[in-house]
Amino acid sequence: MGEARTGGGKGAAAGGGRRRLARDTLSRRVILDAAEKVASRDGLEAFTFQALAKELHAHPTSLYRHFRDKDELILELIDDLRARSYGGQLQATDSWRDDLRTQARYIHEHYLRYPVFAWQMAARTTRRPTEFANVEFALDCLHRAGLDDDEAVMFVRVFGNVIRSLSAMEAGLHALDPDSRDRDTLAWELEYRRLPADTYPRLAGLTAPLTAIGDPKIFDHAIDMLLDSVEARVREKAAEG
Amino acid sequence: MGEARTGGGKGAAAGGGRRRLARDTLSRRVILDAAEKVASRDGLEAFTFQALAKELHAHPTSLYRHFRDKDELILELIDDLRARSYGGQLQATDSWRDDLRTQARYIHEHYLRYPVFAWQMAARTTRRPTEFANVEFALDCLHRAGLDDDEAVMFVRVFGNVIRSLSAMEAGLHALDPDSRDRDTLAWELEYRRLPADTYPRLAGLTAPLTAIGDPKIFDHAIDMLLDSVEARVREKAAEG
DNA sequence: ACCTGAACACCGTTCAAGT
DNA sequence: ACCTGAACACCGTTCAAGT
Repeated sequence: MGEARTGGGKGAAAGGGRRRLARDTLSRRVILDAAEKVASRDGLEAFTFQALAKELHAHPTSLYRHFRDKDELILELIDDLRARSYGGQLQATDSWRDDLRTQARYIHEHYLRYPVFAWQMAARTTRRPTEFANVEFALDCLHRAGLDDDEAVMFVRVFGNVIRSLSAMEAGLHALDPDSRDRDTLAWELEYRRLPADTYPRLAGLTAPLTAIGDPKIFDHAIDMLLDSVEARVREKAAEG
Repeated sequence: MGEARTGGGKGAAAGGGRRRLARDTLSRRVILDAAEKVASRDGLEAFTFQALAKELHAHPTSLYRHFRDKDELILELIDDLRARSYGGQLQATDSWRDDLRTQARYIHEHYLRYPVFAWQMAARTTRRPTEFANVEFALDCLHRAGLDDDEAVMFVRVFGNVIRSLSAMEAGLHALDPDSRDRDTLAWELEYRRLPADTYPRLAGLTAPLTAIGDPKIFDHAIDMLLDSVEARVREKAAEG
C-alpha cells in the first residue's frame, strides 16, 4: 500500500532508446525463470506483466505470445517451483510418522519461500507429477501405518488441506508489510492481556502470554496433533482385531 | 478473468446528468452497508471504490473523506460483518467439546457467507470486541476441559488458525469460477485414479475415490481430530493425577 | 464541511503494425 | 513468425475546486 515502486524513472519508456529484442529470445522457460526472480525479489504487489517484461528487456505484450494470460503463467510457475523445490526428494524411512512430518515440513518451507503464490498453491489443483507424487507418498505412509483405504483417503485430505492452508496463511502473513505485522504480534502479546477482567475473565487471568497468529510453533503443533490422532486410531484398530 | 463488467455503458460518467449528492448523505455506516451489498452481490473482482461509489450514487473519491484507504474500509467491514453474524450468539453448555464445535461451525459458515474477504478475515487481527469474545469463549471451553494455561494458550491458537485457514481456503474455492472448480473436482474423482500403477501404486490401487480438496466433510473431520487430541490429553492428565 | 472533477501513475489485455 | 506501439477499459489515490 503506497510503498516505493521500482519502475518509472523519467526517461523514455522502458529504459531509454533500447533496441528491439533479438528474435526467439523469449520462451516459456526464459519467462518462467524471470518470473521466479521478480516474484522472490519484489513480492506480490510488484509481480506484474510490466515488471516481468522489464526484467526481460521486452515489451509487456510480448508475453501474450507465450502464455494465454497471467493466470496460465502463474499456474505453470507454481508447478515449476514445486518440482524444483522438492521433486523426488521424499524418501520413505521405516517410520511413517517421521515421513509424514518431513513431508509437511518440506511443503511448509516451500510456501514460506514463495509466499507470493501461497494462496494459489494451496487451493488450485495442478494435476502434475509433483502433486501426484505428494499424494502417493502420503497414502503410502498411511497404508504403512495400518489405515484402510477409506480412512487413508479422508485423512490424506484433512492432512493435506491443513498443511496447505496453514502454510498459506503463515506465508501471507510474512508478505504483509512489516508495520501491520508488528502491530498485530504486539497486540496478542500485550493488548489482549489488558482487557477488563469482568467481561473477559479468562483472557485477563492468563499467566502465559497469548501466542501470536503467525507463530511458527503453531504449524508443528497442529501437525503433531493430527498425527497423534492417527496413531490413536491405529491403536484402536489393533485392539479391535 | 474477462467476465462481463457491470459498469460502463456509454453515457456520461456515472449515469447521465446526475446531480450532486445531498450533504451528509455519506457516512461510515452508510458506506459499510453498501460495501456489504456490493461484495455479496458482485464478488471480489467487482469490489472497487468505483463500484461502491456507483451503488451510493456518489463519486469514488468521496469515500476518502470517510476511510483513509481501501484497506481501512475492508478491516472495518470485516469486524462489522462478524459482529452481526455471530456477535453474542455463543452460549456455553455443559459440554466444552460441543461448544468448541459450535464455535467452529459458526466461523466456518461465516466465511462461506462472505468468501470475498476470507483471506483477510483469516490472517488479520482486528482487535475488536467480537474477536476478543471468540478467544475468551474458546479459552473458557479449554479451561472447563481441564487444560492448564500453557496448553490452553497453544491450543486456542492451533484450533483457531486451523479453523480460519481451512475456512478461508474453502471459501476461496467457492469464489473461483465454476469451470475451474468443476474441472478440479473431477480431477480428484477420475483423473487421479487412472494414473499408472507402476509409478503410483497406492493411488492406482485405491478402492474408494479420492475426496476433492473442497469437500465440506474435511472441515468437520479436521475439527474432530483436533478435539480428539485434546480429549486424549485431558485423559492423560487425569491418569497422571 | 462535504462532495466532485481532473489528473496521476498504474493495471491486464487486444489488435494492428513493424521487422 | 516473433516482437512492439498504440489503445482500451479499468484500478487506487491526491489535490484543487465547486457548493
